[in-house]
Amino acid sequence: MATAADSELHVAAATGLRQVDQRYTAGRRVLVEVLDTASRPLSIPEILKQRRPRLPQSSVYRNLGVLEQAGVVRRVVSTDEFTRYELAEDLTSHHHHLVCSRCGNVEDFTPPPELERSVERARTSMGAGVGFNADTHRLDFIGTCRDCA
Amino acid sequence: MATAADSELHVAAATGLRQVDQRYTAGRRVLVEVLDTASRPLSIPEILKQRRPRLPQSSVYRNLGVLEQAGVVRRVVSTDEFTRYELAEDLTSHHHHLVCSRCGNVEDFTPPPELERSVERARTSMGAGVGFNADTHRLDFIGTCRDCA
DNA sequence: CTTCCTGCAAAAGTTTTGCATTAAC
DNA sequence: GTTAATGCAAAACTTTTGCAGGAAG
Repeated sequence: MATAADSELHVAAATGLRQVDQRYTAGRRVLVEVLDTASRPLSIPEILKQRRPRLPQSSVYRNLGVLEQAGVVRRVVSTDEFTRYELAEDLTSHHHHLVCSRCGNVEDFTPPPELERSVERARTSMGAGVGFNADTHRLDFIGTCRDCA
Repeated sequence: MATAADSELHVAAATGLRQVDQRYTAGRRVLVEVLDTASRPLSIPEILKQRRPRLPQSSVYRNLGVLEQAGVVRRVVSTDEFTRYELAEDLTSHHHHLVCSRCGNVEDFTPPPELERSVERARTSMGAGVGFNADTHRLDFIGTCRDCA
């Protein structure tokens, strides 16, 4: 939230966009700021409601797609029908999610480093024999959030 | 699959449905058989195309919902917009998924038992301090499938 | 028999697209 | 100045729902 950190964030976003020949426009900067402020992945309805007047729906959908291509944001799936987005781990830090199976809400969660090592060991030792090239992992805990308990 | 195993499957499905006061009708039996035949979670368009004449769309959506409530099937999320379903682990076995980030296809995958133990240890030791009651985990590897490579 | 399930069709909700205007470089 | 992004409105697509007829217990 410091000015320096914000600046870094925007430089990283601009760099990512430039690599796919895209401009870092005002609307895209707003999206990055909204996602940076949240401590969890946001659904698109949540993003639309965040600002008054509302962000234009088609631009939000289009720009999140562009930002995803640029590696600036990441799409997160939950248990409900809404697509959620968060800043990519290059711009934040590696973490996992607590997914509520009742309401679909998603919170960030950082597991113990020992667990990370186990998972990464399994990923890298997974031979090409399975016909699948694993780039990364997705480890979420599914349960009931505070509000739904 | 063997006749005996099929029979067990249908008994388990019928039992699950009875517990939520639902009937094991012909349409629901077809869904269980289709999912049992697949080696991976199927999207609803895939399920609809599976049989000729096509299964009625509204019944498929409704019955998958009922079967999910009954604990017979499980909803699986990928990276695309389609909801996928597979038989619940009570009726099959515990496993994880290889998710293709390009096409959204999902394959089953069973990781080494050591990894399972690490993940479960982390889940059960996650204190109630985080305000989240974790029932289970979701561990997927994300990458590129054979077809998209 | 009585209740619940089915299947068609139409509605609802989320996401995508066409196009004239505006902003970025 | 040229090219690409924007924002409105409408379309496309997945999923849900209403209702008359039919199957299950």
